[in-house]
Amino acid sequence: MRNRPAAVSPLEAHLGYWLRFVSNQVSHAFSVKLAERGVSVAEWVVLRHLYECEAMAPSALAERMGMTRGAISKLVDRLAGRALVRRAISGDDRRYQALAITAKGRALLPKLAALADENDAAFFGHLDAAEQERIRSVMREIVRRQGLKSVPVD
Amino acid sequence: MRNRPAAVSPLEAHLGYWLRFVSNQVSHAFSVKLAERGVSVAEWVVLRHLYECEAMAPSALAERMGMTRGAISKLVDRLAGRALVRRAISGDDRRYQALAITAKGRALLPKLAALADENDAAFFGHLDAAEQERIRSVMREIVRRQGLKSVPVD
DNA sequence: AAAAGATAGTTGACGAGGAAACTATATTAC
DNA sequence: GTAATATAGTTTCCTCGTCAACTATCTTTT
Repeated sequence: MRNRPAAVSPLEAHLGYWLRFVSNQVSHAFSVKLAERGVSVAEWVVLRHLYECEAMAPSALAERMGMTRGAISKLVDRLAGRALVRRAISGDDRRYQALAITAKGRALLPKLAALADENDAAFFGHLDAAEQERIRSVMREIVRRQGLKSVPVD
Repeated sequence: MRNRPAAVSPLEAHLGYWLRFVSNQVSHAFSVKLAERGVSVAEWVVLRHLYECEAMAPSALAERMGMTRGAISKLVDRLAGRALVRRAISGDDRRYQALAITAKGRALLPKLAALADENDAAFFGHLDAAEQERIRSVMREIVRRQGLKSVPVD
């Protein structure tokens, strides 16, 4: 037990390895599809989040998306530059911003959503509903256990 | 069916969303651990691949890792700069390189492998072996279906 | 109420990786 | 055998995200 070379588990033994690999492929394929519409994956996620709520603070978005505030700031710059998102200063505390999706952004979103559905189906469509749900719940559980803040408040 | 707003599926409905999210967290946590040893996740993967084979061409590595040749080139620069990896020109076709891990790299690797095991356990350790294997096989199947070249030739 | 501290957002330097042009070598066509 | 093409690796430029310093605003302390 002492003189054998340390047993090094294979890369493929790690779920993290597989997750990273598949996730990268999925995201990359998605980014190619989104590029037709001139949108990045991160931009899609921002728009999708704002699509549902009246308004949201950049910090909250950062937490939800697992990104830094700096990244969100630049992301919102781009989106605001293309009039897909609007910044407003909330009245009571002037440090806060209230981000909201614009009508233009709202109009674009269903098209992006269709691409998202399509992309997900291309990679995971062959799995039956139960299998998909199992994976989803495993992922949700991991997020919960790690105390990551991003879980939607559902 | 015409006048209702388009039904936009929620972000969390997409497995791609969950995979990206969890994978990012796992990789980030791992990168923090690896940073103690001054190594990045991509560098770890290179070292791990080279640990097992006599020698490997950068292109092959690129395919396996799902990265571009350019990225591998830079990655190998860094690793070679730290004497963890060695470049050699193969004799018969002088375009090819034969990458190999050095003794120093080989000595470092088990320590990195321990961090990898530890990190994977932190995120997935609560899943029983069957569940882990199910996810692994789903991922492997996706890779196979997409014709991604990275699957080890096992 | 003034000073100290906390919090929201922004900015700039940096690093990693992709795309595509580039260099060097090898192979194929004629 | 030489021109055209293919292939391996490198390099340049670009984008995106992090980190840490910075500004502005609000809160707490005293």
